[in-house]
Order: sequence, then C-alpha cells, then structure tokens
Amino acid sequence: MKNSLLHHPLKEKILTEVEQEMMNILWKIEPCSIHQIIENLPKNRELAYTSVATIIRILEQKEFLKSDKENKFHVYSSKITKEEYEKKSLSHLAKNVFDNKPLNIVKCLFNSKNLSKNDLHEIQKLLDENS
Amino acid sequence: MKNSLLHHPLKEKILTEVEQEMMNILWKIEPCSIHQIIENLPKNRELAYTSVATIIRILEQKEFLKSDKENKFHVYSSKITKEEYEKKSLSHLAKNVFDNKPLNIVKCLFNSKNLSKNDLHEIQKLLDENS
DNA sequence: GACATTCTACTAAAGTTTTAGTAGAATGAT
DNA sequence: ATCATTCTACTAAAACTTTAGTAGAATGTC
Repeated sequence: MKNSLLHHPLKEKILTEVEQEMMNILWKIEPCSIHQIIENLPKNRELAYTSVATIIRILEQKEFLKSDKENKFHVYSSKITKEEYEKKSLSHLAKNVFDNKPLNIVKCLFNSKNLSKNDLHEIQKLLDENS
Repeated sequence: MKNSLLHHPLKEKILTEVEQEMMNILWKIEPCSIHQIIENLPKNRELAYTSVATIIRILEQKEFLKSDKENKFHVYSSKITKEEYEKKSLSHLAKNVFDNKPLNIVKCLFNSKNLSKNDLHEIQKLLDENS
C-alpha cells in the first residue's frame, strides 16, 4: 500500500503546516494558478515552483482543492470553505486538547488576555443574539 | 545533522497526535511510569511497551516532559502544564487558521452551535468579570 | 547466586511531510 | 516550423512520525 493515508477517507483530515500555508493563500485569491500562489507568499518565503506544485498536488489528492483546465492552464480552487475548515480544526483542537469542551476554549481565551475591549463587546453581542 | 528538529529551540513546538495522546494521560496521572501510561490508554488502543517508551523518549528530547529516577525506576512528569499548552496550541491555531484574531474563534464556536445554554451562562459570567 | 522478568537504550522500518529536480508536454514568439 | 519558455507529472531525498524489536542492564525470587 503505497499511499495509505489517501485511502482512509473517514480519517479526520487536518492540514499540515505547509498545506495550511497554501490553503490560506488559496482561500484569499481562488481560483488561481501556481504562480499566483507563489506571488502571494511572503517575500522571505522562498519555495521552488515545483515544491508548491507538489504541495498543491497532495492537497488535490486529499481533496482539499480541485483543479480545472481553464482555457490554457490549470487553475485551482478549494473544495472546502475556510469557514468549514475553521470549524473542523477547532473541533479537532477541542477534542484533542480541551477535553472536548468548547467552553474551555473560551475560558482559555479570557485567561490569556488576548481579547481586546472591542472583542468583549462583540462577544456580548453574540450572547445577546443567542439567548 | 541527525535530529535537526531537536536543535531548533525557538521553533514553536506543537505536539503530534500520538504525543498529544501521551501528554493527555501524563497530565492526568503524573508523575507516572510507562506502565501506568499504558494502563490509562483506552482498551482498544494497543501499543507495545517499547512504542510508548519511544514516544516518551521523544517527548523528553523535545522537553515536553522530564524523567526522574525515583528509587527503582523512572517516573515521568510534564515540563509544561496542560494550561500552558492549551494556551500555546490555541494561539497557534489562531495564527494559522483564524487570521490571528482570537475573536474569530469565539464567533466560530457560536456559529457551530457547540455551546450549551449553560456554556452561554458561563461566558456571560466571564464577560461580567472582565468588564 | 542463578534464573526469570522487567526496564531502558538503541536500532529499525514503514509511512508522512517538506522541499525540489528532471523530462516531456504545452504554449508563445519569430 | 523552430526555438525558448512555461507548465505538469513523475521521481526523489532528507527529515519527521509512528510503531515495535533486540540487547543488555536492573530487579525480584528462590
């Protein structure tokens, strides 16, 4: 079995670091070419064209994105929205690190003092809408 | 360079899946032996003693835990608290998936309907305490 | 103390991730 | 049509992850 990961469709698929890096760009500019992805990498991030192409190919095999032949060349677009993936990765983190208790994530955010005054107002609004 | 990862102390270290599995048990029962960790694995999770020992050794190299020789054998304890790691993994996720905006994590939790009535009350309490 | 059992260190192998090269196909320019 | 450039598929290699075996050290039992 040469690529066993690709044959476990039920496994909860989480992006690796580099895959995440590419998907973040894709979600911003899709549909797009390999070159457009490279153009959108930070200047200090030097990756060969073929390296990006390989990562994209793997992402296609894992069904995070799809490719279409638009007139001349391939263009790539996501098969999962950023919002869907945010939800998936957050519930993965909740399960693995936060005892499967989403509330613990909120508590952690409050404890780590990473929320601005405005964030607190926004959260209050969310609460008001949900009661 | 045989183990280059271990020589990059500044890299933000995030646990792999199996490492996380072991650390979650360690945080519950530390200080503890390899055998105690194995006893605390789910019944359907069959891992050889030596596999667990290898994972523990890697975790020690990565400085997530330390070992002490307590009278006869080694006992292991964490070098990072669960709370510290929760904070670290959450800010890692915020940075990589949520545009570095912790508020987006809270929004995602609200959208995904994973919060119970009681959770909402608890969040209201947190808000009241922080204003 | 001899023997069986347990523990630890080291080694290993298969799979995955990250990065990039090569070759040939497709395209563009003359 | 030819040549240079770009794109894609395939291959590859080093590092990392996951799992486990082997050998020798430490310990317990008789």
